[in-house]
Amino acid sequence: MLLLVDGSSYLYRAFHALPDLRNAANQPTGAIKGVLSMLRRLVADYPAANQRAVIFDAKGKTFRDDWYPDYKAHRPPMPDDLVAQIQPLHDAIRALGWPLLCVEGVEADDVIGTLATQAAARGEDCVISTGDKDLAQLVNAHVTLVNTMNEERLDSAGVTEKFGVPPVRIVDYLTLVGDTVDNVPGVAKVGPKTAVKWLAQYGTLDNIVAHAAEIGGVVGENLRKHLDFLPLGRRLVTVACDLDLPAIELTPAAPDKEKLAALYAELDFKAWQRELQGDKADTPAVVPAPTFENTEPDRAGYTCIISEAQLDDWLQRLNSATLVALDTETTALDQMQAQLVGLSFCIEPGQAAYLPLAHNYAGAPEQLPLAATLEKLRPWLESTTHGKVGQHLKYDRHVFANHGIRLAGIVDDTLLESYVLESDQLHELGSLAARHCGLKTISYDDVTGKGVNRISFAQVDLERAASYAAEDADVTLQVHHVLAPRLKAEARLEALYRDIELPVAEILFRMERNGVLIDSQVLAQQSDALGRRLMEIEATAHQLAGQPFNLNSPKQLGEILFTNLGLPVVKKTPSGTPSTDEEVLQKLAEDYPLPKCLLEHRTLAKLKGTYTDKLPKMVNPATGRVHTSFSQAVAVTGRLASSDPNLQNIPIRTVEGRRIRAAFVAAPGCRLVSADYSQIELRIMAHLSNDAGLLDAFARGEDVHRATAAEVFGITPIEVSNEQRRAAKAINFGLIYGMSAFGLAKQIDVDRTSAQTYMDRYFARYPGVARYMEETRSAAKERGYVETVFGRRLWLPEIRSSNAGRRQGAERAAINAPMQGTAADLVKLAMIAVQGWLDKEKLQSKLILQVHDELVLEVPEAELAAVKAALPPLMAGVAKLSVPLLAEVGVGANWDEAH
DNA sequence: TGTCCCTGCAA
DNA sequence: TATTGCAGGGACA
Repeated sequence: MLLLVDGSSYLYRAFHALPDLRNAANQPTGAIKGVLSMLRRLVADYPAANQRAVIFDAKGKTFRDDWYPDYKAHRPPMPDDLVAQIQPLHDAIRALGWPLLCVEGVEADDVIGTLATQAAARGEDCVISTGDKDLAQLVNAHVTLVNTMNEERLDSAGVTEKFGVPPVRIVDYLTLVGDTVDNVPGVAKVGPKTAVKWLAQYGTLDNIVAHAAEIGGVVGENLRKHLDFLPLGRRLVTVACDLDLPAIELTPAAPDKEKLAALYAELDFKAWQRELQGDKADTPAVVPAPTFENTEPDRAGYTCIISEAQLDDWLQRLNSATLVALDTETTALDQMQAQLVGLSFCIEPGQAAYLPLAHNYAGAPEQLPLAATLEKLRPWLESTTHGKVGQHLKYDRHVFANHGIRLAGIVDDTLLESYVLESDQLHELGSLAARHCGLKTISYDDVTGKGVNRISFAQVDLERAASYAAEDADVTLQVHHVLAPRLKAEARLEALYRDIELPVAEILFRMERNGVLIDSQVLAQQSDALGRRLMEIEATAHQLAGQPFNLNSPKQLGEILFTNLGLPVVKKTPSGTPSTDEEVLQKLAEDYPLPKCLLEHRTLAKLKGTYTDKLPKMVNPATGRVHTSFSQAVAVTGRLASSDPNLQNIPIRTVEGRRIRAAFVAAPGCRLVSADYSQIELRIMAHLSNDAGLLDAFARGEDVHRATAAEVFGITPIEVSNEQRRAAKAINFGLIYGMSAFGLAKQIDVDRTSAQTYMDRYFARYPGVARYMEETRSAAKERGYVETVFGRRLWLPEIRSSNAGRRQGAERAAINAPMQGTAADLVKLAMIAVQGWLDKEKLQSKLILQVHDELVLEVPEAELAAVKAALPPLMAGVAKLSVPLLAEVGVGANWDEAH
């Protein structure tokens, strides 16, 4: 098989389509890289091509210039940056072993035409790789075209489909339409449509000419005016297939590795250099830290899939690939509403495709049909054996689920890889690409705009969308190739990632999908009642203030309280304005009536605005339930976060608040079951510190706050008063947060000396805890990070800060993170254990919420007893610490009752 | 309209 | 001068 490459057409296209890459000497290299990438791609795609050549236009005039002085007259001179790339490109192509042809006096097209015709005459197949549509005239049973830029392949049928006329009529077609690039005029006002119509009606150009007199309208007139030029036009657009070429060696030679190495070094093509040296191209160095500005990815290998043939081709690639990077483009950010606009895939770095399915702007090119194409892809998408990697695939799972597809075979997720490796960094794909691959990517905002001007992805121009989307898949794979080896080198992090985070991601997807039922009517009634009460309070407050003002405005409120009424300023906000927060109002309420009013208003306004008004609006109309979104890579400690809406901060501490919690109800025939770990962070502190007293308290199953109070106040547990227990509880919690005596004093409202005394006594009674705190601080300083029982790591870049405030902040985080983080690990393990059990037992019960130390399930009555009995041992059994874990379970018709 | 500030809900 | 989060309303550019 003969493979002919139209080097000139690709050189131009690569020059204009690719970013302005430069080597260290600031010489342009983008077009070189583009053409070489394409040649590499072709070699891989056509292993059967035992003969091949790259053909370039030679310098100087050709026979067409003699025929027609205006030929290519309007073409601007070749840019200097392009000229500079020609010689090195030729050198590199030859070094790669490709035969390279430049024949003077003719064009590359003519050489290609002649070689293809000769091959066909020998009965040999020939593939012509070009970005130029003119060569469609060469296609026949033996000759096909491929456009490596967009992966389009054209045989005879393909040409007919694309142009509306078969290959043998392409010359006639081009003669009628003309070629503006080469400055060959066609018939005025005749474009593709008219040309195809005429050729369909009259068969050939000659026959059109014969019937020119009978064609009406302006175009008929134009045709008759143009009759004299047509023969010349035809000669100009006809590719010469009968050149008398000298004997040409078309068999590729072995690459000249020394020469290539020198060229790649000169051109700064680092990946190919490494490849030459025997490094595997797909396993980049562990730390590729970019030493200079990030560059754009090489987009020469990106394809836009718009034909069945391309789809089939890519489907075949997907099916034979071991790991494919997958990404979706959608209509919406809301994962439950989002509809597919397109898919992108990447099979190896640089080789990516975008499959547009629903771009619907005016004039959008025809795309493959969404439903049928998804059906075609379904087996691959739902296959567990075809591995996929993606960035935040939980979202894509939702998108596919919205179309009835169960995405499966998820083996890696770059978001989670990054999160496990360095939770304190940004994990958004653009940041990962820059940080780990030195790549500068197109941002979503650049493509769709932002704010009010944001357009739907379905409105994005296909070409732009393809660049963006293919790049996302490409970059995802490249980031994965950097992060995966880094994880692999850290066994504990790898285990955390594979055995905890990846399984949890799937469970979270299912929980989000399940959603939670709320009683909107009950909430509406509460909103009404709250609204009325707020009006009353507002009236009273205005009366007390002597004037109307906005109770929700800290600024106006400050004015009233501190300027008009002259109340004392208790504390200031970080920006220096007098604070009006709860603590301040509480204090002022001791002496003045207005602050009390404000406190009640604040509480009720918060409940109304954030919960009773808002939650009913969040009900998904399709499911009738509220579907939160759990973020798995936000909290630096390993905790989850919930948003849209946040269901991890539903009130519980006040009676009014609990009414809101009571509006979270079970579906008919079900009950809500809540299971939470008892004192989990304190138990972890006992485990980590190995403090004998604390371990003992938990081993005996004592009330740990009471036990602490007894120790601190030097009394027996029975003698502990409520007040003393409350103080001890504050100490216990404060320690988990790295609190100081100052903070404790404020918290339990004693003077600082007393607070210090309590803390001293605490550490005297629990010396293991004191030792642990100090060890944690110094280890953090030493290593720059702290870790959980399961090895989850939190980096603390500010632990050595010269700024005392920042440094102490990092120290507190260092104290807290192992406890909060280990708790997060345990609850994740519990989720995996519980969901695994539900699946194994084939139960209908569903996990619906996770609130840090609590799991909430919706359980059919019939399964109630089994679930209630199973949860505590499942949760307690996820790990063996030096203290027992205890999980408690509650059941109710609503979340409040279940507690 | 976007962003910051202050405030407050949860574990 | 107690950790981790999300989110509302106001103020302002």
